[in-house]
Amino acid sequence: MSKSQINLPKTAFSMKANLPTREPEILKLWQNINLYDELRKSRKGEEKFVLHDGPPYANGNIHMGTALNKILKDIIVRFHQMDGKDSVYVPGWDCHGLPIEWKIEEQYKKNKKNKNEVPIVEFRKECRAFAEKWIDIHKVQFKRLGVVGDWDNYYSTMSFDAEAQIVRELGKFLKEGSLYRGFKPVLWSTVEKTALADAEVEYQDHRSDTIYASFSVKSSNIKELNDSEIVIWTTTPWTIPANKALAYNESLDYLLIEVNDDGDFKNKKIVIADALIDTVVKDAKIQSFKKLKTFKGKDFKGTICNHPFLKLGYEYDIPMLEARFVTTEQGTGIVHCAPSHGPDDFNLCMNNGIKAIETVDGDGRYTKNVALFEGTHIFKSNLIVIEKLKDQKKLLSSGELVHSYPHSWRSKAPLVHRATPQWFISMDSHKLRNKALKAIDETTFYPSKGKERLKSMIETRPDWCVSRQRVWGVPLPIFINKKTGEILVDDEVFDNIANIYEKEGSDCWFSDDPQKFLGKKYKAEDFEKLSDIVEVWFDSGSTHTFVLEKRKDLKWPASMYLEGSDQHRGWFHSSLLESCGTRDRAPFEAILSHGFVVDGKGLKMSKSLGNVIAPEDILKKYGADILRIWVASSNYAEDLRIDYSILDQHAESYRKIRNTFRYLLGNLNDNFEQIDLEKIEIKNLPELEQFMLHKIYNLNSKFNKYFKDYDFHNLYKELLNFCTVDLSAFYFDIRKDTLYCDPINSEKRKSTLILLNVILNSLLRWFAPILSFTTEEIYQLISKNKKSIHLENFLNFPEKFNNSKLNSKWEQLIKIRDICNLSIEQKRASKDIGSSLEAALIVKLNNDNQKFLTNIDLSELCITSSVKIENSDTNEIIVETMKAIGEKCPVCWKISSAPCERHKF
RNA sequence: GGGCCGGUAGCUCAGUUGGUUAGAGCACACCCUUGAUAAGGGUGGGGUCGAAAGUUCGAGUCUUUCUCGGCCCA
Repeated sequence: MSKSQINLPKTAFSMKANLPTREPEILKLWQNINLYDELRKSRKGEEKFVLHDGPPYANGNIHMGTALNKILKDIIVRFHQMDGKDSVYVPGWDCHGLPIEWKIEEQYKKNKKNKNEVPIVEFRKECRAFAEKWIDIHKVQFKRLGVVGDWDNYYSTMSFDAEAQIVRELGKFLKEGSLYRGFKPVLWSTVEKTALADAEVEYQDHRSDTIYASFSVKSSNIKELNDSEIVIWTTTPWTIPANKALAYNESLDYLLIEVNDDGDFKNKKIVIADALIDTVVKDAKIQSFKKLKTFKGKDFKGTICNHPFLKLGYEYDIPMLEARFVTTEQGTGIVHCAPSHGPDDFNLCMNNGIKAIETVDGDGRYTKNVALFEGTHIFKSNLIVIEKLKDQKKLLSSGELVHSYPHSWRSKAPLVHRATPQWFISMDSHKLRNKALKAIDETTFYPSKGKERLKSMIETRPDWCVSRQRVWGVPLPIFINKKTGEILVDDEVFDNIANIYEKEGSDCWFSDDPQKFLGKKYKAEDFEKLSDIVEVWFDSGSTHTFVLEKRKDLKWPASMYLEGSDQHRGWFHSSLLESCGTRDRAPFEAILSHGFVVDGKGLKMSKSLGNVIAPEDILKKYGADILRIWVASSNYAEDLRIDYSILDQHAESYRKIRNTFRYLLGNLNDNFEQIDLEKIEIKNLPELEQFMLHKIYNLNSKFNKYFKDYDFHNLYKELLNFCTVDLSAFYFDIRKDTLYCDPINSEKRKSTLILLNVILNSLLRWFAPILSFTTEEIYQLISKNKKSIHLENFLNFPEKFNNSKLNSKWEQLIKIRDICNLSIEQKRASKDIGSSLEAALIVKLNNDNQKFLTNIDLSELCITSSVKIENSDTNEIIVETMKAIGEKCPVCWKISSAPCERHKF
């Protein structure tokens, strides 16, 4: 009988979420209502927010890092959309490059097919098909995470218009003159006459000739060094003719010694690192020597040497340069540098203005650039070099060494580093570096430390090498005049090539008559057509040109680029350079970078550690909304930890949130009413409701502040705390009595319902960008005609909700409530009472504290049957809990000696 | 090996310009409730702030070294 008198909650919203099966249904709904198109329509003409998607590589299943990245992007895109902007997201893919070539070659190997017998165009078609396959797979996986975007009109770096635009962009650098031909060492096989990628190299033992050779000091700030010899050690004597510099480490100690032994070095002074003196003395069989001086590496600064072949015509300065790669593991602590024959050497020399030149041709023979050795094969040169060093009295000692050395995995032939013609974009010839640094200053970074990271990279990076000797990519659109050796720079030709690519793609570069690209103005026989391709970072660095600029629904520059922190050297970097080189500013207004996904202990995920979690596993076990909570609640400025115990905890929080919604829906009986916030007559509401409106106002202010800073983990924490602390443990608990036991038409109950509607509406929108599935599930339940929660805006809360005076009063009341709870708990522990309704409180307050109780029913706040206020002299609040005496009302369960006022029979 | 970033309760995070016994939510323990019920309420126990040294009247907060971890480079 009593049950029929009370209004118990009733809702179709189940306590159990069952996200893994429910979410795909919501995805179908979004598809059916064309959510993406609706989103665009709903914000037509509004300010745009464009988060430009950094294209993932179209290869292999997504991992946690990709999932994190896409979810974070989606959360931000949705936030801006609900903030009233036209927040457009166009996903894209990076498609060219070695890893895909690699996969296709692997397939060839399985099928015993020889890559060299397959026409390039055929091979490229297979690469294209491979990338297309993975784009399709990725699309399904990304959508499942809840990511909303223009999936039907995605962009890719291999689309014809992209390939065409990449040519146009390169044309700009060529025309400007900042794209130049230089030489750079790559691993080269003189047998196959080709460059090899790192992955094509295997390391095997190899017997090398070793030498200790000496360079006489020409001038130095250390006066004792004049007329002394700097000793180096190398396993490639044939690179001595290509030597351009010596490298030392500024933090090492060096030693000047005088050799007393008979021979070429008798009474000569030589320099060696202190730590290596014993090995050198042993290797060179030095019997007797004298230590003259010890000094720090940094003192070498400014020292210039002569080439050991000075007298044979090698009349140029050999500067000594500071380099960290110099160690005391082997050798002498001073390293000889041939920029054409080693990456370290190349970079060091490049940074010091010494460019690599072509010293060795494709067959392995010295070019005309190397005096005395032109035409000699490098593998036959060691002995000649050793002989000449000996003649010049510059050979301290020679020997042999068996060590691990790179070999071609096909021919098994030993490889060499050989400077090959490459194409570079100069960092400084047209002030690209300065432009980029200025652009960084004009960019907002989240977190701010990203700015310094990118800046220091740009400050020190060498020229950008944009050519690759591969086939799966955009061909470098370069013709070289056979007679003059000049690069053909003509807009008409670039445009012609671009227009051809736009129609048929870039495959034709490799198959069609070169005349097709040159047009009528030039004769094909006068030109050499390059067969290099553009490195893929230039591809992705150009996405802003063929996506942001080309599409009418987007804008240039992008509002934001958002990627993992490794992209400071990747996409952020290449996009910045490409854009500054062609458009004098960054293609983004802001950069948000996030850390890496690591396991629960902070270790990186790896197969060998067995700590890898795949997004798929999480979706199956928890659902996307839990994963989205994990993203929102983690601090992306650092690395993000994840394991099943962490996910379990977030799943618990999710339940709390879900039950908060369930309470709201239940007490509203799923009859949501949209309340006009401006029209709420605040003064007619009970104080508790006024206080809750203030809380909502306050929370919204924090929400906006955190959103502005993209500080989602604090934002989520505020929302969660509101659900647990302010709603579940406070407001909901107190108002159960009113909702269940007051008459339907009572003013107090109606006021409560107003609040429930407002809270439901607010929470739904606040949570929508994060819990995009669950909020949609609720929205579908309560809004009969409208399409999707994601088409709504955040609410504006009227200033009149803000009431700090009321807030301070209620903070005091909550303090009194806490003290009451402590007192009740004592009686509960002593088994005198159970439920708080079995308690009758006596609260002793002085006059000041009693003022807080004006218009307040403390028994309602404390959920007790009664509260008796007594006067006290002290500021201390004293609460005594008595067992309530009398009859328990069968309806509201309050105990009193008099019949229940509200529920008389 | 180098550069950069980071290490606050079991977990996710707060800790303003160095200043009283270091906070929140979750988890955990105990109790209550059985009209949010595979829910809800109350109370409580957990950190000396990665380690050490230093500066200071005083350091989680500044300096140095070490250690562990991550990213990039070699």
